[in-house]
Amino acid sequence: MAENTLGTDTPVTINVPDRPALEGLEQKLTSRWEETKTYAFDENTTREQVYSIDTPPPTASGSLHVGHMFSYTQTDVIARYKRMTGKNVFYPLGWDDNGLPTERRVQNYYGVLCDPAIAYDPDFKAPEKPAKNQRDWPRISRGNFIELCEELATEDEKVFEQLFTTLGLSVDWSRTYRTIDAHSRKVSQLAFLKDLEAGNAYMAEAPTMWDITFRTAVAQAELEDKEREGAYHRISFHRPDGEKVWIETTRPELLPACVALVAHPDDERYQPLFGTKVTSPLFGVEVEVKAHPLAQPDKGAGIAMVCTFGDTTDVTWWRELQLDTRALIGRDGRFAKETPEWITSAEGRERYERMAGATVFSAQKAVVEMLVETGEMEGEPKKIMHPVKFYEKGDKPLEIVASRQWYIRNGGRDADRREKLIERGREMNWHPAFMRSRYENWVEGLNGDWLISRQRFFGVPFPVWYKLDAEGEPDYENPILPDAASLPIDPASEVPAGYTEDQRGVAGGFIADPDVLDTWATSSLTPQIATGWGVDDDLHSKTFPMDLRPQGHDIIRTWLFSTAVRAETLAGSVPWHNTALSGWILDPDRKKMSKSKGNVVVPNDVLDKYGSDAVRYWAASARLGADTAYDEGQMKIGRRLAIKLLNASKFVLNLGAIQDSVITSEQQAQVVTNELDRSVLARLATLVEEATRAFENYEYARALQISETFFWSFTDDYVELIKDRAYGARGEEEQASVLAALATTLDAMLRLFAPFMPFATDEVWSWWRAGSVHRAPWPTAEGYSAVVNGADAEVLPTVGLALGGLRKSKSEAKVKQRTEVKVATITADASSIARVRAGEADLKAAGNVAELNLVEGDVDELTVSDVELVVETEEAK
RNA sequence: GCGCGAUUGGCGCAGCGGUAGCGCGCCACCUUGACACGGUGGAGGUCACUGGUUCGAUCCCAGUAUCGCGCACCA
Repeated sequence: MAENTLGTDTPVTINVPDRPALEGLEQKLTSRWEETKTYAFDENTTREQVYSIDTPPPTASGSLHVGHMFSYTQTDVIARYKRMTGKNVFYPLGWDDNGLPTERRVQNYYGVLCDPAIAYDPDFKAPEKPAKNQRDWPRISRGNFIELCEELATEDEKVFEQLFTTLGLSVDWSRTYRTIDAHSRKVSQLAFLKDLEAGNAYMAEAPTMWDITFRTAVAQAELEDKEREGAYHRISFHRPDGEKVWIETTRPELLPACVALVAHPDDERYQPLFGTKVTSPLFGVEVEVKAHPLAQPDKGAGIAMVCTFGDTTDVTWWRELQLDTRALIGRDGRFAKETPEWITSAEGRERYERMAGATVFSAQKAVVEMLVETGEMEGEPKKIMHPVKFYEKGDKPLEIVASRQWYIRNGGRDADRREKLIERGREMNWHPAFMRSRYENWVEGLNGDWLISRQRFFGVPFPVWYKLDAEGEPDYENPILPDAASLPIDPASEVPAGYTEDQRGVAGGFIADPDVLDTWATSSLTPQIATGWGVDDDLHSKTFPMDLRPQGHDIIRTWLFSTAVRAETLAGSVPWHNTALSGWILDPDRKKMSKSKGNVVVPNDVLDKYGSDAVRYWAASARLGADTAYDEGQMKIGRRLAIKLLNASKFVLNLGAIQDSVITSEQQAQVVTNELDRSVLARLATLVEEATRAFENYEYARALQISETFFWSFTDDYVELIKDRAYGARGEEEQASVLAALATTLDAMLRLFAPFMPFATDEVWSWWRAGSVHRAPWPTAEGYSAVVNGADAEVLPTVGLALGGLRKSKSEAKVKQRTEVKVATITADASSIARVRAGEADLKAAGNVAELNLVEGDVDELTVSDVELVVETEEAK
């Protein structure tokens, strides 16, 4: 197209308010956008036209945070840009209401407990008020619990949606999902069944990281190290000849669970012992001394006690050395009540009874007391600080418990898949690029497959039953699976084909898998959920793999990685082509802002105070991946810019700068003849080119910054220079030239700023254009090619420099800027003088200069000198 | 231990081989007919440090320091 990128709308009635203001724009425009479906996705489309966004589903039960405004705005800016470049933007939003936070919130809000064993009650009504005592809370079925969750989430979501629309997110609100709704459950279960069928999901009995508070297994990605005080206890094992073997341990309570001692194969101190047996202190259990390269000679005594299971290294040794299993800590975090059969001596059994049923803490106390009694511990325990593994939401150290769990192959035990996933990571464009190394670090450090089963009640249940044999034992090898068409199902209340409800739990009958899928196992499917995988093949094929995944860098190892895993197993592709990592909001002390620190700012207050465009300006000023201090100062600047945009637009439009928006660059070239005017358009063309390039690289902050810089020079210099001419002081042709340049520039500025400040720009747009700026095309440099051809972009800044010199003289003389200059001299090199000459008439008008001497000289800088001011004296007045 | 990022005027940040930029704050001035929710001008930095490459380094390379983050280890 040879047009000037001004869109295809004919001018509408000019209607510029006398006193434009930001106040009220949010409400006015959001309802207009909703009425006209400005941001609706058009299903009648091709894949090439679509730009699809895998928006992070916020935890609806969580609190609103300025961080939400920050990262969601950054995505929205990109979405708006893409829409203006002609993309059919697929921009849905989900709500994450699947998982522990929602479970706890629903429990406490209604005063109910979920019990999957209970049948669904269609007449259930939640208690009006939660009973005071948790023991009195009614137990309800999973189905009823999910309904309550949806009910409550609906309320929570309204608050979020209100915030997000006020903020101006151009989300297609007709396309929302919840991670616990029937559609998401269906996709989640279907994906699980597909993964199971393809061998990507499997069940295994294995040592598992276990949170004793939540009574559930947790995955590697949910672990967090915390520094905790511990103590080395120096304890002696006994050789057959009576010699002592000293070991050091931080967990003496695990002595009865000891299965071996391990030292490094090259450690000469212990080489003679390898293969021999020693007996444990207190309990007199025989264990073998083994060699393994993971044992560190310089750590502790150089020889370690292996227990089932004290830490992950124990698990490695246990597996690789094929040691016995003598697990004692149960799912409640207590030692087994029964004295284990491997402790045979009467003394040993007696001693175990002193710790049977005890918590880890009490058991340790008991063991230490006994060791002191028997003299098998040397000296006092040596206190140390050491990292201990915690569930990220838990406050007690994790234990390792053997249990039957579901896993998904994620490369943790499979080098080929690991390689494949790293390769997929390299197929994605990371913004910023360096974030990819975090992904690779994580993938390379995986130490096992992804544990997806959770021993919770609320969540997406595994769509699996097991046959019970004649003894009532479940057959885990041959699970009964539902038909895909029946999904979603709840196996706890639904019956597999060919069975009846009265066979549940009965020998020869069946049982349901009791577990639910980890919340990440569903969240990892947001691209599939959002694009209608398995439900709407047409939509899916036009939107997947998605174009963009925005998210925080703190959940690369969880959300980003798990999504990559599922796309690989289910589609054999990347889930998206671009991933944009937002930074964190830091408080002014440069700590991550969080609720617990009590430094949280309420988003709605901020929006009220500064306006949405201003808040967006703050968010969009930060690059992707950059942690950013919460700074209301930046919002003030954004507000100032938005107001300036309104006022400058009002001025330009009131001058009559309102050319037809379908005028071509060629036609414009006929009109815009003044060199200063051509100069500003030449600069505009460069700006458009650079801003577009920045956006294409996801550097929206740069696009904003250069647009802003241009805009201020436009208002401060150009607009000031041309006022006289624009009023017609130098004839119609000169006036026509400047008015066309003004209209063109204003039109472009509105488009350039539209992604950042959707309210102010669309408001101005409505004063003189039809439709919404958000559906107007993004400007292109080609749109200005003819009018800019041969123009000298340096005229404006050079004349601006001269104007600055005149202003400085007046400022230093402490007189009004309007003060008349009788005469002034401008000295500069030949080309600069030529440029000043091109704008001389405007310069004289703007500086109120009667006579200007332009002097060519061999100088580096343009200078303004010999300024003679006409100073009004009191008498003259 | 491995890896990533940051270090630029009081503060917040750009920039990136060719004589240091922006905004806030500060100082002085100006109610000029788009805007006082404004305008004009000004002061303020040996670009963390040490080497190297180069005609030339804030920018490239190597190393050091400090801060932040990720991963791993964790007897």
